[in-house]
Amino acid sequence: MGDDSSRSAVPATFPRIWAVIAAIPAGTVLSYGEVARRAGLPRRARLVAQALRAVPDAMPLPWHRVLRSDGRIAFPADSLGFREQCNRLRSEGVEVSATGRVRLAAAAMSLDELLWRP
DNA sequence: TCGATGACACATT
DNA sequence: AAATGTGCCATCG
Repeated sequence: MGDDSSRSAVPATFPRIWAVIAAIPAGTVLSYGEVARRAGLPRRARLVAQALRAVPDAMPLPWHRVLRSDGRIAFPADSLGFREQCNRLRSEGVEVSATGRVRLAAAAMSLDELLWRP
């Protein structure tokens, strides 16, 4: 019956990936690999990338908190997406180098600071 | 079915 | 820090 599998064609893994990304606290960042791992999809970082491309515009997702494993923004430095991600991260207090590099440890630490003090 | 592609990861150099 | 090569996996023509 209602076989809509030929119409929407949204992989079952996407919603899980989106949920993980939505759960990333402001001011912190995660790598594609980490997101995949937390979504129960180890070694599928590239699938995370595809899931991000497929995010409906109506869905507000903190996509800017997802970086490469080396702490770099995945977009080319001259692209619009790069600048947008840069701005969003800095708005949350994350330090981003001119080349788009972020210290993952430092970003994770910013949350610790909040919890560290009483 | 096969080959090319991609908002990646990892090891080496 | 940056460049290169290899591995992975779903999607597409």
